[in-house]
Amino acid sequence: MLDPRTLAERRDAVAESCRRRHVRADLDGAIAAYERTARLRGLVDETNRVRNEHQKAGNRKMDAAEREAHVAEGRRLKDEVAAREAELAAAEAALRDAALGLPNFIHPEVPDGGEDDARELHRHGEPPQFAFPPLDHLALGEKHDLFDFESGTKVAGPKFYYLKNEAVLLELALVRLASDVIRSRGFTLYATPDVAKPEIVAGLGFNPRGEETQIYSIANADLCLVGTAEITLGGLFLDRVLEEAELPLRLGGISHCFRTEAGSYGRESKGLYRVHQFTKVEMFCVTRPEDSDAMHDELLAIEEQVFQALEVPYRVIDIAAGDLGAPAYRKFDIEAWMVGRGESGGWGEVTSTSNCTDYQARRLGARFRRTGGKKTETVHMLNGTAIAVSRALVALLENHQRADGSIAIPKALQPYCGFDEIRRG
RNA sequence: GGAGAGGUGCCGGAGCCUGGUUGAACGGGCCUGACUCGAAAUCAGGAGUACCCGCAAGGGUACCGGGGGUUCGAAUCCCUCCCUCUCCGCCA
Repeated sequence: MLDPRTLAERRDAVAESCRRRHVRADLDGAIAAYERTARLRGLVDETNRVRNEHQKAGNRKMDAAEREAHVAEGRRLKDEVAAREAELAAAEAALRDAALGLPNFIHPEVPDGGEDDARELHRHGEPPQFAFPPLDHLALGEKHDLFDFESGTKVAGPKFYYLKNEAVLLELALVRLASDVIRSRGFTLYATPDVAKPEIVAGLGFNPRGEETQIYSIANADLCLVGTAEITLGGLFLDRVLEEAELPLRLGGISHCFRTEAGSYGRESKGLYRVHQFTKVEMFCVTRPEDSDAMHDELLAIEEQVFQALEVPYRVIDIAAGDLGAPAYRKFDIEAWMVGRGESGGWGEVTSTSNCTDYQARRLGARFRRTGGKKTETVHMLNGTAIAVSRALVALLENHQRADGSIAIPKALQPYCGFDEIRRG
């Protein structure tokens, strides 16, 4: 959520953000709603002041007639306050709705356009040249008995799966590798709940309900399955005031991630690439406003470090304005080479890191106080993928397959999984 | 799941029976000043959060787990929800 108080003075920037994101929002309605709430707030305060004075005056002996008049006036003031408060509550609700419709600002370097207009920042490694027809991860998985999609569908439904054999150990190894990398970078590790209350989910800018929601709700409890540990890590800061000296905070969260993938049918969705559940190690950072851009670079560098350790070729892209989620000020994705994508291989998203500036933090009430200062300021929040197991697995298997059908395990991963190749028979 | 006890400011802890001058005693911690070469101890002050008005000084409003009710007036009375603790049962 943007700061409603500064909407009017930053009107142009907000309008620009809406235009570039192709978001239709009633900006002037939001500005008007803010002015209306501010006015009504003053009115309620003033009415309360009068009422309080009247109440204080009632604390003394009075004769019957005087008491009766006093009580009558007290009732009248009470009704007046109630009426104005109701008006204020309605105005505040309208303001909240209007404000929630407004997306975050956009970093000046974010490219224009939509999904296909991301700017490629750089590449690492080259797509492998196979001297044999390479298999996609589904075929490799079948060959080596690594997945069971059929049973996943039977037991839990489509887009659920079982990992088997080496794939299970690879999941554990990937989680462990990523955990070690971020721990060495100063992150505090958390294993978080896999569920969260709807208001927390919403506070992070995810829509917990409705047709388009990516979020599963639990039928007999007021809870959602988390789509990412960003939700549970961010929830840690609900209504918190941090000290400047504590910042920046670097948290790493291991969780399962659940996504309905509503509306994604027909998209590239073979095998493990787009599934309803996967395991992820997520990075989450809280910074002073002036530090968030640098932290964003740091998160990207860590993501690259992980994929370099996995010896997977990748490229880094700067997501275009029209493809940015509402909370994101800027977003970098790493896309790894995947031979199974398209006709002859293609880039597939494996990590994503966003600088959400104060957009999530304001809604959560996450603030900090400068050393020696008195006022609180809203912190900045960022998130990034240390490892998303399902997609990393796709990239890993497809890039490291060998002519004899076996799959090599990159050196950095071997100590974690305990084998240096996958080979059957 | 059963029984009981609680949720008050940075912390501890009064107040609730007997509603008003209690934004909240008292103690600890914290900050400022005095004393000191410094420190400790002592003494004197000051510190909540949010929003609104104001250049500022300052002023106003709300908040004693959340929501609702009674009352001219609620931290105090009533209802409801949530949470914590202790004991019992159950279980990985």
